[in-house]
Order: sequence, then C-alpha cells, then structure tokens
Amino acid sequence: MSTGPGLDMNKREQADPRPRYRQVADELTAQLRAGVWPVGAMLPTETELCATFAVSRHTVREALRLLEESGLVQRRQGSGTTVLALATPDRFVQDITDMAELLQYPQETRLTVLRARKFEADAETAAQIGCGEGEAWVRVEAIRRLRVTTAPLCFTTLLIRAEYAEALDDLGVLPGPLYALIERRYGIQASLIEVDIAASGVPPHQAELLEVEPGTPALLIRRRYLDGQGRVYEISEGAHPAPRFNYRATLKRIPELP
Amino acid sequence: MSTGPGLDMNKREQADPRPRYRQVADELTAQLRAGVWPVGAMLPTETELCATFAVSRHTVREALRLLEESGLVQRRQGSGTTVLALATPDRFVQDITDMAELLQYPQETRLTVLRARKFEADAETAAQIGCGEGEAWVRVEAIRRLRVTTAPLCFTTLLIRAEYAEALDDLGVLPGPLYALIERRYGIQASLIEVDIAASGVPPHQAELLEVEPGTPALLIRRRYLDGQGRVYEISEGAHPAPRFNYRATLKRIPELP
DNA sequence: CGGCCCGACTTGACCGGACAAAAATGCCGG
DNA sequence: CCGGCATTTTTGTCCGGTCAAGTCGGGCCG
Repeated sequence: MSTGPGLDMNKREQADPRPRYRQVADELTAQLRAGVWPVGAMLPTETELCATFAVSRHTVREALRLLEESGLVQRRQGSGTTVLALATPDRFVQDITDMAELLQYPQETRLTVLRARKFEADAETAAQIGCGEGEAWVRVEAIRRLRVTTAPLCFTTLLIRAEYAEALDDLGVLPGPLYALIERRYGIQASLIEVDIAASGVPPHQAELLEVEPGTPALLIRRRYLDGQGRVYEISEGAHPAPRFNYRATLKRIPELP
Repeated sequence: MSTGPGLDMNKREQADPRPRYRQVADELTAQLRAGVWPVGAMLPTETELCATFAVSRHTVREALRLLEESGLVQRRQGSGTTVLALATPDRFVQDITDMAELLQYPQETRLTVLRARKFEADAETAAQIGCGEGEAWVRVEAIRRLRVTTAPLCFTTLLIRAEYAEALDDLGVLPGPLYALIERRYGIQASLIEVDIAASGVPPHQAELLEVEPGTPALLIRRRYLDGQGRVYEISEGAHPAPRFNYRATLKRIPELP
C-alpha cells in the first residue's frame, strides 16, 4: 500500500535502486528534520512504524539501526526510541563553524574552550527541550558535539579521541564501545593511560616511554596538554593487558629523541 | 574537575549474556586471529557458516556485519567475504607505534611519510598474500592503515579525515560512505573542497572564505599542506548543495583574522 | 500512605523461508 | 582462441513469526 508520498518519490529506479530500509530511514530522517518529533521526544513504536510504512518489523529495525549509527536516535530496550538531535542543514553549518573556530585556537587551549562550550550547549539544549539543566537530557546536545561513537576502529579516530579524552570524560561520555571494538579487533584490552608530566619532573620533549606496572611496557602516543594552572598533561592510548580504567604512570627520561 | 566515578560506571557491562551473533563474531574473529584464513583469503559462504555454528543465516549475517564494521572482513555481493586484515595484538602494537612515529613528524611532512608508507605496505602485503604488487589486493593493507569507515558521523572524524584527504585519495579510498552519512544526517550533500593556495596568490593565513560558485558560500576548515614542490594546499570539508566530487576554488583575501 | 509485585508494553534476538541482484562460471558458436 | 550468453553461486533484502529481556505503571497488600 503506497501510502506515504515519501516512499513513492524514489527518483531514479535504475540509477538508485535503494534498499527499502534505507528509504524508511530517509523518510524518518526527513520527518525528524521537519520537526515532527522534537529533541528528546519518543518515536512511534516499531509496530506503529511497520503500519505507517507498510513494511515488516525487520525493515523498520534495520532503518532504526541506521539512524542510531548516524547518531540521530537512541534505542533502549523496553523503553523506546528517542530523538537525539535535530540534524538540519543549519545545524551542520553551525557544527562546521564551531569546529573550524575551535581549530583556530592553539592546541593547548582547546580543552578549555571545549569546557566552556559544554555549559553553553547545556543551557541551549535545556531551553530547547524545556527542562532543567540538571536533567539527564541536558547532556544530549553536549555529547552530540563530541560524540564517542561505536565507530569502526580507525587510528585517526583513536588518536583524536585520545586528544579529547579529558574533555569527553568531563562531558560524561565513556569510551566503552571504542574499547570493545579494540578488544574484538585485536583480541586485547586497551587502556587509557594518563601521565602527569609536571609531577614526574621530566620535560615532555625528553620523555618517551613509561611503565604502567613493573615489567609491563605500554606504548603511548604523545599528546601534551596544558591546563589553566600551567600543568602539562600527556594522555594517550596504549596497549596494556589489563581491565579498562585510567592508568597513572610516571615518565621515564630518555637520552635522545630523533 | 568533576572527577566522579569516571570510567567505573562503564564497568557494568562485565556480566554479559552475549547475543548469539556476537558469539559467532567473536569465534570468527578468534579463528581469523589464529590464522585459519590468511589475508586476502575468502571466508566460507554464509550457508556454510550457518552449518558450522548451527545458527540461522540471519545470525551469521549479523556477525559478519559486525566484523565488517570492525574492518576485519569485506563482503561483496555475488562474490563472497574476504579477509581484510589479521588483527593480532602484535599488529595493534605495530599500528600504534606507526601512528606514534607519524605524529613525531611535523604536520607538513606527514603526507609525504604516508605516501612512502603506502608503497612499503604494498610490497609487504604483496609478499604476505602472494600476488603481484599490481593486484587489487595489494591495496588492502594500505587502506587498512588509514581506513575511511562508514562510521557514525563525528566531527573529529570528519576533521581528521579531511586532514588526510589527499593521502586517502592517493590510496584509492573514496569518501562515499562518509558523504552518504552526512547526507542522511543533515539532509545536505557535502563536498570535498580543494584549494590551491599557491595558485590563488593569497597567503594561507590571510585566506578565510572561498566561493565554490558565485553566490554559493562554502564553509571550510582550515588545513594547510605542503607538498614536495613547495606548493601549499588547503583541503577541507564544507557544506555545499552539489553532487559529490572534488571542487576547485580560488581563495578570497580577508582583511583580518583573530 | 508507601513499598512491592505483577502484567502490559517495547525493544532485542533469532528462525526459516523467499526472492532479487551482482558476480563468477561454464558453455557454445564464431 | 576468444568473446558473448546463459547458468550457477553468493550475498542483499524482506517477510512473518516466536521468544527473551528490559522498562514502566498500576494495583495489591502491609
């Protein structure tokens, strides 16, 4: 039953024979964009969506999975599907502008900027969805701005996530899914290694290797930060055969660095 | 800072009554890691895997989807499923080391290093899978090192992908899936904008905005590169309502930059 | 009135089947 | 020998159903 006009508007059958669930996902995205459901609202149940689009539940679920991977909605078993973000073209321009502006700051001060942005986003989202800033929903928009995703593991993602690890921790975003992916892909458990270079007394440019535990080497990717108190931080992702939590370690001075 | 439980609350996923397809995916991953199938080999067909694990084809497909998202295998309709990478702990250490070494180079020379690495990886993979360097499979390992994934869109990913856009183009990796995600999420078509700053005559630090077409503004994220001939490139991702291909545009001089 | 339990509702996982689409394969005639 | 065509193989999509697991709210009982 071709009820929805959105389903009928597939333009070129021969050029774009899109799968059904992609059509459903696109139609849902369009409705999200049109403001049918505001941020924080709940989508119709999967059964209702089946009736709406005249497809089976499997197709609806596949479409919802695509939307969830895109970061548009969030599904919770037993509860329902909620709208995470209103992804409009204006929002895209705003996001790009924000990130472009962020890149203009020196590397050392970006974390400070991000922290300030977090509270702005909290207030903005609170006003948008009409609840107090202390509510759990307030964090949605802030999290969206620096979302740690269940992305396929690529090292650039890993690196950039390590770069903002501290800010992400402040925002309440946990790197669990990423670690799960590392575990599945490499068969090891990765750990977040945090080093207070200022406390170690070793200048960052002279520190190369650190030991998390005696006899347990841990590789690290050098990333240096400077907080407001002039303390230098080095946060990295490394390979370490231990459960996931933040490690603190002291630096080891090395003689030479090519 | 807010401290809090931090990563501790993430540990509630310790007791896991894992879904079946995750068990299948883990078992397949383990066999991949054990070297049952070498890089470039083809996995058993889905029907055979159904018989092997005594599950339905849907479960096998879900497991293969997980593996594909993790970058371990590649599926092609009509052909089969092939092994992309042997993801061992040693490989993880090697990858981390590679990226850490890459980060030690100045930003301007990283692309040159990546290009050199590409040919090394080509030769290495060719020897590993036993085929000529001209074969298509040679690119597999190189692609894996800087894989453009169909990741949920996060702007850090987008930024870092833009940073290596030129290298990724050299490696034959096309940013199609990423654009498709941008399109679904924001309802617009994003484009890769390439600017030859040297030809425009405008110094990079004085150039802020560019016009792809008359009257069509395109935001850009500043990323400057220097190739071997001393030419400065600026490659960025922007919002532009046009089909996906690389744009060339001239820079516009701006008076001031904070 | 408050805490607890049970049931309705919703998503998660899985099955067995069916057909479509793309690639590989083999056959055949030039 | 080789190019074109039909067949087979393999993955992609979709259906309708079943059961499990988590969430939420209302009613029961202390």
